Formats: sequence, structure tokens, C-alpha cells
Amino acid sequence: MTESLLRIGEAAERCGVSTRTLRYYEELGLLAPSGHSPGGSRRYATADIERLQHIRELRDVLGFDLDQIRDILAAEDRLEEMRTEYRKGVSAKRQEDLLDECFAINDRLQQHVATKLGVLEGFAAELRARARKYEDFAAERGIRLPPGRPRPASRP
Amino acid sequence: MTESLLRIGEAAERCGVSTRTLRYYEELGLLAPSGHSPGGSRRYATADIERLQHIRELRDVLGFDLDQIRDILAAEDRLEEMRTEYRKGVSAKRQEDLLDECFAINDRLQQHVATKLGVLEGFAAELRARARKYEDFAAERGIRLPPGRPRPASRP
DNA sequence: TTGCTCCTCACGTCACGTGAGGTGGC
DNA sequence: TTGCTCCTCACGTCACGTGAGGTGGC
Repeated sequence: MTESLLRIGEAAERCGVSTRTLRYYEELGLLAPSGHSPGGSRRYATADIERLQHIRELRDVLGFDLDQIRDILAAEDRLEEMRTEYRKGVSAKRQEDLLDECFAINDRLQQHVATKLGVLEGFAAELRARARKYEDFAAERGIRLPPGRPRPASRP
Repeated sequence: MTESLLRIGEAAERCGVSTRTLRYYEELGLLAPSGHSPGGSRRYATADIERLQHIRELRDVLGFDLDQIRDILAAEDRLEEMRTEYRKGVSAKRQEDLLDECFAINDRLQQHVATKLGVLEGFAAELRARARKYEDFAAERGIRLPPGRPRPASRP
């Protein structure tokens, strides 16, 4: 069963990036298309799209730069190579080391996410407080509030 | 009671940015120091520091670019002007419009934060799933886990 | 053949980083 | 006077944006 491959424009649109971004990531060695057409245009497989989404999550959600993302992907790639590799060239010690590295990266990412969640929740609280300040200001001056906005009637 | 003013280096360190960043924000009209020394070096007040922290939150946590931040700050500034202004030049209609704009910005920011929180929580779940995959891989191959990491013994 | 997407340069932009060379206050 | 921080250019960098000019497949 042969997989349907996407052209660069389709791949870019599916992930919400530009074609320039895809060519740039390829230039940096972060993401190469699985194949090419006879004429030389890029063809992206489902695994490529998933890798791209992973890169964008690390960048947009976690705020890593492309150099840090390269390191993270490299470790994950090495583990994946190990998983699919059945030759006996990999020692137990080497397997242990690779797995340790992946656990370490995973832990760091989880810590990173936890910190970000804390900051975001703090900012959400600050925004709610700011909205109440506006409501108080309107009430003090008797300014009409936009429709659908609750009167600050009973608050501790 | 006169407020203690910070030099650019102190202000930058307190907010985790470079002095270059502070000069750049001033160049863009986002943040000007409240005062200057006789020799011409910048002096930042507490209100300036808070504004800087606000800018950094909008940028780093919410992901806005400096142009969007300029618009957000401008609306907030106009409301603040209105609050501290006692001349009667401001009509009720004008007050209403400014307040409406601030509520709209606040709502958009809250929506933005809620979306970000959702994405982050999804990514957190994905990371936990990935860690479990590593643990399974280790268990299958009988690879020793790093100390302190739980054996995937009883899982549904 | 006509559109459409693709290709490779290559210069532009945003948000700063990083010296170069000089001045100012404890 | 010696450090330290400050100042203003001004070029460099990262992650792309944006044409310029040309090729390829339904």
C-alpha cells in the first residue's frame, strides 16, 4: 500500500506555515521531505507532517529556538533508530544511555510546560482583575456598560 | 516623597531583558523612561518597570509582536488618561467608547490565554504519553531504567 | 497553450545581539 | 586617576517574508 504524498504547498497549508518555512527547515537539516517528483519538487509523507507539527509545537507553544529543537529532535531520532534497528550492534549500555537522554529531555519539556502553565494562569487572573477594575470605574462614573456585561453588584 | 529611579542596567536586570531591548522599545515609542540624569542617562520609575513587565508578558506569554502590543498599550493608555483627567472635556459618549474598547481588548486577551492554556494542556498530555512509551520500550527490552523512575507495573 | 504550483537565488524585515569608540559620576 | 556604567552609531543574526525570473505537470 503506497502512501499519498503531499506537495510543499499542501503540506504548508495543513500545518499553517509558509512554503518558505519548509524550505528553511530543510536547509537547516530539521526536516527533509520523504521524496521528490521526477521533476524535482518536494513530496511530504504523513510522518513528515507529524514531524513538522512537532517542530511547530516546540517552537510556538514552548518557545524554543530552532537550534534547541534540533538537539531535541536528534535525541528522539536516535532513540527511534534504535527501536527500528534489529542488528545487534547496539550494546545494552548504549541503549541505556540513549533512553536516559530521552527521559531527561522529556522531563525538561514537562518542567517547561508546567512553568508556562503557571505563568499563563497568573496572567489569566491578572486579566480578570483588570476587567473588574474597568467595571468599577464605569460604576463610579455611571458610564453605561456594553450589553451582556454583568453589573459589579455583589462582590466581597 | 521622591521615588527611587533605576538606571537602565538595573531596570533591564530586574526584568530579565538587555539594555538594548529597553533602548529599542524607546525607539519604537513603546516605553520611555520617566526621567534622565543631568548627564543624559535614562532613569526608570516603578511605573516604567511595570509597563515593561506588561510588554514582556504580552510578548513572551501571549506571543504578540511589538506592533500589536503598541495597539493594546495605546488603548490602555487612553483609558488611564481618562481616569486621571478631571477636566470636563471628555463627553459621556467618548468615555463609553474608550471603555468599550478596553473591554474588547480584555476579552480578546482572555480568549487568547484560554486557547493557549488548552494547547499547553494538550501538549502536557502528549509528553506524559511519550514518557510511558519510553518506559514500555525499556520494559520490553529489559533495559534498566534511571533511578527514581517508576516501573510501568500496573497500568490499564 | 493556459494556469497553477513548483524551483532557486537574493534582498528585506523584525527584534534584537554585539562590538566600536567615547562620555559621565562615585 | 581608575573602574564602572552609560551614551550613540552601526553592522550582524535569526527566522523567516517577499518578490524576480524561470521550469514542470494536469
